[in-house]
Parts: sequence; C-alpha cells; structure tokens
Amino acid sequence: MSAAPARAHRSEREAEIVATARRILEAQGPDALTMRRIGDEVGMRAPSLYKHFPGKRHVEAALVEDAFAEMGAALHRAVARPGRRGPVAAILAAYREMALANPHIYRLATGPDLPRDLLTPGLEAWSGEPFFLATGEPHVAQALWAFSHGMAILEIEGRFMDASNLDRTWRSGAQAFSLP
Amino acid sequence: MSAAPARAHRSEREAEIVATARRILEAQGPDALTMRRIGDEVGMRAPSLYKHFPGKRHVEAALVEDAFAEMGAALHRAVARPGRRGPVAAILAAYREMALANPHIYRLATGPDLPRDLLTPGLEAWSGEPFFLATGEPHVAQALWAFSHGMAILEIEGRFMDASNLDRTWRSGAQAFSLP
DNA sequence: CCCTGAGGCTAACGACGTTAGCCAAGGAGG
DNA sequence: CCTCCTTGGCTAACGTCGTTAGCCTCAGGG
Repeated sequence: MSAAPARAHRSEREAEIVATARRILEAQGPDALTMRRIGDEVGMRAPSLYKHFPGKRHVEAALVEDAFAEMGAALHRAVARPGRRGPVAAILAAYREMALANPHIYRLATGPDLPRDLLTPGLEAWSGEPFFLATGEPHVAQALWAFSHGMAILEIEGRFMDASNLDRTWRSGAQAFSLP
Repeated sequence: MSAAPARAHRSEREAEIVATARRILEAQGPDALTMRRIGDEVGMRAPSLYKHFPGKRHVEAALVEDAFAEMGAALHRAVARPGRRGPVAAILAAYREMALANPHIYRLATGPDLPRDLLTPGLEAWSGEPFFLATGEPHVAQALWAFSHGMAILEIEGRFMDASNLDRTWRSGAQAFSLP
C-alpha cells in the first residue's frame, strides 16, 4: 500500500475553523454552513474568517481533504486486512460505513462543487487506489467504484423505494464483482 | 411494460417558463438558473413568475418531472427492444446516453434537492421499473441501478482519472450484472 | 520608541429568493 | 352599459448570502 500524500499544514486557528465547519455541516446540513454561522461558533465575525481562508471554497476544500484522507485510510485498511469474505466485500463494507457515518461530508466530497484545484495533488488518486488493489484490473476497479458511490449516494439521499434490505443489494454487487 | 403515470397539465405560460428554465440550465449551469434570469428570458420581472409557480422549487420540480419522464421512456424502450447484447447492456446504453445528453438536468434530478413531494406519484418508480424488468430480481435491479447512476454521475463530474476508455468500464459492469 | 504586520472589527455591495402592495385589462352579472 | 372581480403584470423592499474596503488595536522586533 502506497503512503498517503503529505498534506499542507494548518495553523491552530485554521484547524479550529475547519473543525467548526465540519460540526455545523454534519449537525445541520449544507444550508447551515455559512460564513456567518462559522464565525459565530468560532467567536468572530464572518469577514474575519477571510484573514485565515481566502474564501468559503477553501474552507470546504479543507473538509473535502479530510474526507478523502479518512476514506482513503479506511479503504486501504480494508484491503490490507480483508476478512474471510474477500477484498471486494471488505472494501464495500468500509466504503458504506464511512459514507453513511458522515453523509453531509460525503455529499460535499462527491458533489458538483468539488474544488479539485485546491486539493492536495495525489490525494484523490490515493483514496481510490484500494479499488485497484482489490480487483487487479483497472476497468473492473472503476466499475466497482461506481457501484460503491452509486449505492452510497442513493442510500444517503433515500432514493431506494425499498430500502428494507439494502444489505442484500450491497451483497449482490459484491458477488457480481467478485466473480472471475 | 406499464404505462407512464398521467402528469399534471401545464398552461402555455407555465410551459414557456419551464422550457426557458431548461434552456438556461443546460446552457449555463445551475448557478445561472435564477428567478431573475428566467424572468428576463421569458420577458417578465422575477416576482411575476410567482403568479405561475409558487416558488423556484416548483419550477425545478417541473424540470425533474420531465427528466424522469424522458429517462423512463428511454429505459422502457431499451428493455422492450433489447439488442443482441441483452437487456442489461441495452438499459445501460440508454441510461448513459440520456444522462450525458442532459448533464445538468440529470444532476438536478439526482441531486440532494430532489423535490419528491412535488413529483407526480409513481413517476419515479415507473422510471426505475426497467431495471427490474431487465434483471428479474429486485436486489440485482437495485445494484444495477446504483452502478448506472454511479457511472453516469462520475462521468458527468469528470471524476474518473483515466477516462480514456469508459466504454470498457460500462461493459465490465454490464458483464458483471449479466451473469446468472 | 517607533513601526509593522497579524488579526480583529463595522459598513457596505451586489446577488439571491421571496413578499407586499399597486394597477391595468378583460370578462361576467345585473 | 356599468360595475365588479379575477388574472397577471409591475415596483419596492426585506432578509440572507459571499465578499470587499477600510479602520483599529496590539504584540514583537529594529
């Protein structure tokens, strides 16, 4: 397993702002994530945040960075120590758990506003690497990734009309992509 | 194949507003889809739009309705006349083509702001029905749907780092879900 | 002792969705 | 024919958003 790319350092104040933003996002959803609200919670006026981050995009980028880092770590862990059910099942379980545990962050990290230009180069690729390690073939890896993301996002958005047994749906996918 | 659910009638003015909104969305993206801009293009001030729609959500809902109706029609067509490659491959091809042809609408229809409460009841279910018809088993159908959506949205967002041969990735998925 | 830079502040701008309230045109009923 | 009411436009304005400009305070270094 390759090492995670080194990420930029954050000052204490920056870390505090990012942590606050994350708390707000997860607790109250994306509409609540405003510069004024972040400022309130961190104890300063909104314009002062701009002394630490050039704009809201950059704060969100920091959240997305953390999301990629945590997801990548979880997936690398899963392929490094797959259970009896094999690497594909292991990676799917880890992916699902991570996404559902932080749904708003997951949405932000996979949404249309992804601030790629502000992300640590290589981080996104590193976080996707386990799919290649688990399947051994690039196109199957992409397909498995697409399945994972589709399942996670549809589950988060509550789009499945019969959500009573999504475990079985995840297993269907695992089986389909595990066959030779 | 079951019939598409009957949808609410639209007055001439309403249809004009929806058509304009769609044109703006597809041409300039979601940020350009503002009430003021729609009003400009349709020849009235933004507040006057509220004589025809109770709010922006309702205009967007109309766009999403059309998206579901068109996608559903395309998918039903695909399963009704699958090619030599089988119903799964046919549905995937239709899904991909539809999504990529109208990327912004597709995003709107699958995004976090889905105004389900404003949609024609049964329309969403009808548009997803072909996945069940193609696979014959509900969990596999859900899994295939998740794969389709994952592929489409990742392709639209440009998330694949190696996008040089996505045809093969789609085919990988088709094959995985076609096996008994 | 001054000076500078870091990091707060208030005021304000221009967008957004939306509401309130006004007014013209036109059809329905006496 | 006159009156009334609905339909569908309008302007003005509100509160929110991200963001900018410009001011002030204060700690640390020459």
